[in-house]
Amino acid sequence: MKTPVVAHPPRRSSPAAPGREAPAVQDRSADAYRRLRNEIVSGGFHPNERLVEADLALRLDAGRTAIRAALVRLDQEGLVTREPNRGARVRLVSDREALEIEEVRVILEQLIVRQAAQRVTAADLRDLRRSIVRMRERLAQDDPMGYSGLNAEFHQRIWAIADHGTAGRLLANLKSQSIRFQYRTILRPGRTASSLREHEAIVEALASRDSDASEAAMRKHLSHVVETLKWAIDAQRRQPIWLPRGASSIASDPG
Amino acid sequence: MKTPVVAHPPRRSSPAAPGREAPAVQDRSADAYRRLRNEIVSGGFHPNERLVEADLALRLDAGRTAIRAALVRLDQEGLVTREPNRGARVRLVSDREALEIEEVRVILEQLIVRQAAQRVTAADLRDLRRSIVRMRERLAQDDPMGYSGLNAEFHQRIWAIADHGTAGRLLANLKSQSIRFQYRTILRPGRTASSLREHEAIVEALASRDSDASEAAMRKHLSHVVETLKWAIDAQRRQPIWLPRGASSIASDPG
DNA sequence: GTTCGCCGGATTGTCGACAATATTAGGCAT
DNA sequence: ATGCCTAATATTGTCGACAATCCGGCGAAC
Repeated sequence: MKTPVVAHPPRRSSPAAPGREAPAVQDRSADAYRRLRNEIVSGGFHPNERLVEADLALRLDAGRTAIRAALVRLDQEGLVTREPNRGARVRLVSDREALEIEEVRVILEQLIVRQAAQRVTAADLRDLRRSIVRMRERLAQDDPMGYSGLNAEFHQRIWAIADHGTAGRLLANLKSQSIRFQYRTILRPGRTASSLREHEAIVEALASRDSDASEAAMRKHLSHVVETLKWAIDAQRRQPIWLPRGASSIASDPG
Repeated sequence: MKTPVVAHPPRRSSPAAPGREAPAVQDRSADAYRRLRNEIVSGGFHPNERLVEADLALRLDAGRTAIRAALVRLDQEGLVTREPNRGARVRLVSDREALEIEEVRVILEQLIVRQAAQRVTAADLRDLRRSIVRMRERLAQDDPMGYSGLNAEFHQRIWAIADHGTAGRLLANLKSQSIRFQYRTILRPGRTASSLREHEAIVEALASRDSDASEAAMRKHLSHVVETLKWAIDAQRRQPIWLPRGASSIASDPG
């Protein structure tokens, strides 16, 4: 125990080999976390379903210790709730909360797109336009699910351009919490087509490197998203629908 | 093991006794978390200091298990970083990150004050004005530290009025991450006086229940806060306050 | 003198067992 | 049948021990 009183400087900045990413030979804990998280956000559990540690350990082929750590993380992340001595369940986000989350998302995306407008490169624009093309294909094939996935990717691309770590982290987190609502919003007739047009407008605004215009385009887009969310909540109040287990993984990376 | 396939409804809504809050006879884990968190945000550790589990267990009189859980939580919360097999250290937020955090805080506070303007009650306004009075006292006594505490309380009061759980949680989290920078900003000469005037403007805008005016007042206030933060960062770059040795490697933004 | 490999101490990661607590089931009186 | 008390079970919380890994020093080879 010779812990120095002064602060340690960071030991090594990067592990040399540029090709490898994360070998992680012994990291059952992080792995269990990733897989459990994925199962939750992709709808592998019912809302409010109990998460028994022993069961999960069996199901994910991990020790109870790893599961426990994963649950703690997911709790802090807002994906599950843990009551002392009573275990964990997947957190059910209420309608009101979903709207709150979307409100926050709106302003964060505005902040981000504004910053992206000042940093966007020609290569970035090329990628964005490619995304648009692929979305147009999905629209033509009448594949709203596929479109939804590309939509998430589109927004994430903008986060990457903005390079705003803090806002990006928060957005990814919020998104995963409210992902359950996303399935319903894409069912609105005609929504996909107008969404595509709005995305195009965002790209054009970014191309002009005009922060104000970009923010305006994003705001317009997201105001429609909020509207659609309200519609979806209302529709589901009238006629609840249940989603199949293990729907396609639109999972966003925890970052 | 007869786990039902359908989702469980929440078992009990409230535990009857309205007077009690959280007895928690057996919750060493949460307790360790609270205390460790407190020590970190109140500056009980140096930035980037190593957090050895065994030491903390001794220091906080808790088992290593509890410490471990607490570290996982604090990691997810952004207060410590944990590298596999290399332990945890208190996270050092870079200058750039501090500005990012403040950017996000600005827009979240705007969202919140806007909502607060629509919900504020007469009692709330009375409380806010009391806060102002106390702040004025501190200013008169030339007690910037005490003022800073009241300042935090003032903003939290507004969060409570807005009753926006999501935004409030995020703000609390961000605040704790950047708390280390706060004590430098209050050192700027004359800042306290103008801060007080800006707070008064916010209260008056809230009193008129005008969302736009409230947001504008808040924006004006926070723009000055950002400006002060930039000044503080710059000042500390010219003349570092603590940082005993090897400071240059830690002080600059690693990425 | 430098680089490499190996060893020993320090620290983290994981497992199994057990204690603490909650939840269910059963019995019994009403 | 209903409600209450107690036993049995299910599940979580904690501890201790051990394996895995990292860190630093030391000596040999070049």
